[in-house]
Amino acid sequence: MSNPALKKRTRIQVENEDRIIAAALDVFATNGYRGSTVDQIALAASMSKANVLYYFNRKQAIYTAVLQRTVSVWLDPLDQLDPAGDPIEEIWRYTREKLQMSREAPHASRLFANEILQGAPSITPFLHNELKTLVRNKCSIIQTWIDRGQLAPVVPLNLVFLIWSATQHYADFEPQINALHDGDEDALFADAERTLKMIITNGLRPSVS
Amino acid sequence: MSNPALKKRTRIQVENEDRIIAAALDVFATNGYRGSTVDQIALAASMSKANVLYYFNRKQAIYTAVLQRTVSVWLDPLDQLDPAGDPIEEIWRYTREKLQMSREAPHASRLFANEILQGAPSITPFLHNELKTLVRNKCSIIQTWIDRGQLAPVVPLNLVFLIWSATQHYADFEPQINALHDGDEDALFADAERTLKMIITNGLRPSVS
DNA sequence: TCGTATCTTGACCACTTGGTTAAATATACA
DNA sequence: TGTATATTTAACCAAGTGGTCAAGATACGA
Repeated sequence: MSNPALKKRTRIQVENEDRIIAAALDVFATNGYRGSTVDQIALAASMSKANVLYYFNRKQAIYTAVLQRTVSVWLDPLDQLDPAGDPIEEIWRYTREKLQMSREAPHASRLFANEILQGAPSITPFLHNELKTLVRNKCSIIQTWIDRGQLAPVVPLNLVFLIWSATQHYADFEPQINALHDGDEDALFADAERTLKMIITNGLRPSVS
Repeated sequence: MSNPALKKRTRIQVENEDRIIAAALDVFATNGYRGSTVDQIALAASMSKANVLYYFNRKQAIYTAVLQRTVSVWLDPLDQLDPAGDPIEEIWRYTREKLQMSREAPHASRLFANEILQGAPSITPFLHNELKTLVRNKCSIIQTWIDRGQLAPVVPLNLVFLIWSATQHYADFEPQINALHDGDEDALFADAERTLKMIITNGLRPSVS
């Protein structure tokens, strides 16, 4: 009684599904779910619409697959926050990593932003389960640091929000940022890193008592 | 030779256009441009689709009107940054005001977020003109403060990005925030304010030299 | 009160889009 | 090599959507 879902997958199947998902990430990230058409995805994947729908019966199935795959990548260096490390260093390391991710995977960031903006119709369970558990754990680490006086008395969850927003902003609001920033991308991210580092590391340093 | 655009507008005209724009703000903010239908807007405004299109010939015209009107409200307490005031207080006041706006006008925030995420198709001129000028001016005020040693040496533009992102996040990512936060809205924003205040005011304090 | 200009909407149209189907073609493998 | 299976796509369909139109309803100044 083997699971039919486990039936072995053809070489071509794997290749094409990958191609479709990669194409769909681009398309969904820039147009949102409703703004994207199967035709666009097919075009981006260089195959016919009918063929795309041969691999994923419905548009929604493509979207879910993309989201699924992206989530698993995105699931956050937050994980690696080390309770034994130096608090400010740990948080700064995490922040820098998120900034890096925004730069290297802006599509993924925008995919999420779109999904959440539209009310998180497909990702709510993930938010309430995996993510909530992860965040709760990490917040209690941060709280411990605060209780020990190693960190300014912020509210951990809101600190996490600050880090997420400040870093993802560089992916999600790219057109605005490009309109206002004059230098090249390297300079932009160097400035971002410098500014975030200054504010976060200074901002989190506990006042001497 | 009176401008035909100035032809006086009926009471009903004004009322209905307002109703449509208010309804459209809701609809566009939660569904994005392509995700919204004229029918939805009509329903939200309690009139027929044909009537909506009697006042705004095209869907795009409704969108532009909404964006226009919202921009003019949004155009930012950044304006009021007082070069003569205490730098950290000024910046904190601005931050708090933005946070307040996110709470009170989340639809406006989401409308912009959607527009920028989709590549800012309708708002690019505004970004490059009014907004760029405003931001450039205010950044030079901040730079002056830094040069005088009243503020930690951050990059002004990136500080602005930090403030925008950290505050708008509470409107734009509401479903995620609700999933992760347990208390009520009052508590959430109180925590947000406390955390932002701590990090921004501490983070911007220049180190004694 | 009347007549005109404004307002309102049901019916309709053209086009887009998600999805189906049947038939042709390529692939794998005994 | 032959055949079953997997892949590909042109053609098609139904629903949804932006937008039009003509005809009736309503408001309002003279």
